[in-house]
Parts: sequence; structure tokens; C-alpha cells
Amino acid sequence: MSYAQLQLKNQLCHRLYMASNSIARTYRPLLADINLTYPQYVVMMALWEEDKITIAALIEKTAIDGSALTQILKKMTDKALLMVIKDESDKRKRLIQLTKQGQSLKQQASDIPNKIQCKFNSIDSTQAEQLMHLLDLVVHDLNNEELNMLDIEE
Amino acid sequence: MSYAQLQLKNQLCHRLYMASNSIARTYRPLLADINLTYPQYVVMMALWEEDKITIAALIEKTAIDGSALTQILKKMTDKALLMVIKDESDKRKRLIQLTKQGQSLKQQASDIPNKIQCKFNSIDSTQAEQLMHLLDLVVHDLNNEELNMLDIEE
DNA sequence: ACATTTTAATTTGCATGCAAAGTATTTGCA
DNA sequence: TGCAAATACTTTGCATGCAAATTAAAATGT
Repeated sequence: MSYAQLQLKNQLCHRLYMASNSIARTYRPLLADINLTYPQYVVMMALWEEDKITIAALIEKTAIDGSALTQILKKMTDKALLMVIKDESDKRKRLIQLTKQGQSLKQQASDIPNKIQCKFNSIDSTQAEQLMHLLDLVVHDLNNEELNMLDIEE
Repeated sequence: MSYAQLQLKNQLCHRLYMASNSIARTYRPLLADINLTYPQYVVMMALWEEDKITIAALIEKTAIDGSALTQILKKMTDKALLMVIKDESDKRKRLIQLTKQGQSLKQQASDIPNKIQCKFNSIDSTQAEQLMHLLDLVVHDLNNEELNMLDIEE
């Protein structure tokens, strides 16, 4: 009975770990068809929604780590999906802009959400929304915790 | 209105991506205190539950990728947390056994679940269970999908 | 104006996660 | 018996995720 909390089967975190990996594994072959990794796909989605934004805005929108993003953008530039442009009004900033090819990839990617959705057989849309809501709470709590700690230190 | 499914804010997968990363980031400093990474901690939890199991069993229990696990076990061996022993009855297999230090680390880790739980302020235990259940469904669906494909190919 | 601080990105080093290929062993079967 | 097929791992190569240190440029304070 002791240490019950240390049991893997009771841990929310381990569930998240497994689910996140499962999803990434599921996306990989689909994204390979259009020569993207999952984080790169996330970057593309962000840019398809709003093009020519700063790296900071991209970090905010995608939740991809900044230092990782630098490398990712480098590879995507090599693939001619986007360009990293200096912002002349503030030379610290960089603007990310899709190329024609980057823009046209949107059509080829348009069926991916459906293909993914088809794999969820035991979850209806209500449960999916519930799940998204709960995950938002998790993220909010964990990110807020960091803010709280900053408050305390001040 | 078009391409609504391609919007990040509507994607369950992106939520999972963010939540999983948030959790890992939250664990990191706590686990650093006992010199473990999150996957290493998962391995320890599995072994605290049941010691001297095969690598295959460890993969089954932890859901850590086999090739990654090989490397992880190597590092944990270097830290004298465990030993990788050849199974004499079947020389393909390896048995993983905790060292004294590995066993005693359990006490030092016993407060980590509570410390993590404390960070979840907006989620009660009912919601946590709900969340775990939904994540189980996700994992089940995505892993089953692979099985289904195997069925088809046969 | 000018030094200090803050911002925005990049670089570096380490630890996975994963697909694909490779290496022993053991099983299964003709 | 002997060899192909299945097992159980390991190795390799590539792409992150992240903390910490660095670099460059803009904002602030005096």
C-alpha cells in the first residue's frame, strides 16, 4: 500500500508522456509524405494562420522552445519553405515569411487533420473538447506555477 | 472559415504537445535534485514496483522506446543505480536489477508526486481521473491503429 | 550622452524518441 | 539435423526540447 503515488499506473504525467509520444508517432508517417516533422508542421500551421510574424510571436503561438526553433527554422529555410528576414525597424527581431512553396503546402496538408481524427475511434467530439479543456488547465497550472515563483522571488 | 481544422487552437494534438512539455519542464528541477531525468525516473518507478525484470518488460511497463532505453540504462548503470545482467536461461535477454543505491533512492523520491500534485491548482482528483481515462483512450486508439494496419497487411 | 538593463535570437551541450539496420540467440519446421 | 523465421537487444543517424551562456541591439535611467 505504501508509495502508491509512485506507481506508474496512477500517474497522470506518465499518461501524458505516453499520449504525446503516441501522437507524434502517429503523425510522423503522414507528415513524412510532405517532408515535415511535427514541430515543423506546427510552425507551418502557425504561419498559414498568420504570415510574416516575429520569432517571438511564433514561439508564443507554437509553444516551441526558442533555441530549438532557431534550428528548426534553419532547416525549413533550407527546404525553401520560409525565409528569415531582419526587421529593419528593430534589428534584434526577425520576421518569418512563407515562400510560395510554403504557402502552397497548405493544400497538401489540408487532409491531415481528418486522417488523424479518423484514428480516434473511442473518443467523440464532446470528449475531445473535454480533453482539450483539461489539458489547457494542466498547461495553465504548470506555467502559472513558474510565474508564481517569480512573484515570490521579487 | 476554411481550413478551420488546421488552426492550432483547435488541435488536440497541439494541446498534448504543450502539456507533455510543460510536465517535463516541471519535473526537471525536482528530478535534478536526485540526479535523474524524467525517463530515468520512469525507469526507477517501474523497478521500484518490480525489480529484476527483462528489458522487454521494462519497455512494456514504461512505454519508453527500446533503442532509447538501451542508452538510458547505460547511463543509469554508470550512475550505479542498476545493473544489466545476462539471463543465462535465454542469452538474448537481459535482466535489470537495482543496486542498493537504486533501491534507497526510492525514499528520496517519495515526496516528488506530492510536489507535482501541488502544482495542479485548477484540477481536482475527479478531473484528474477523467483526464487519465481520456488519455488512456487516446493511447489505446493510436496504438490499436497500428495493430489494425498490421491486420490489413496480413 | 553613456553606462546599465532588458529584449530578441543564437549557440552549445546533453538527453531523449524513433526509424532502420545490425547482431546474437532461440524457435520452428521441413 | 539444419536452416529460415522470429526474438531480444543494440547501434546509428537525425530531429527535437531545454538550460545556460553568448551576442547584438534597443530601451532606460542619470
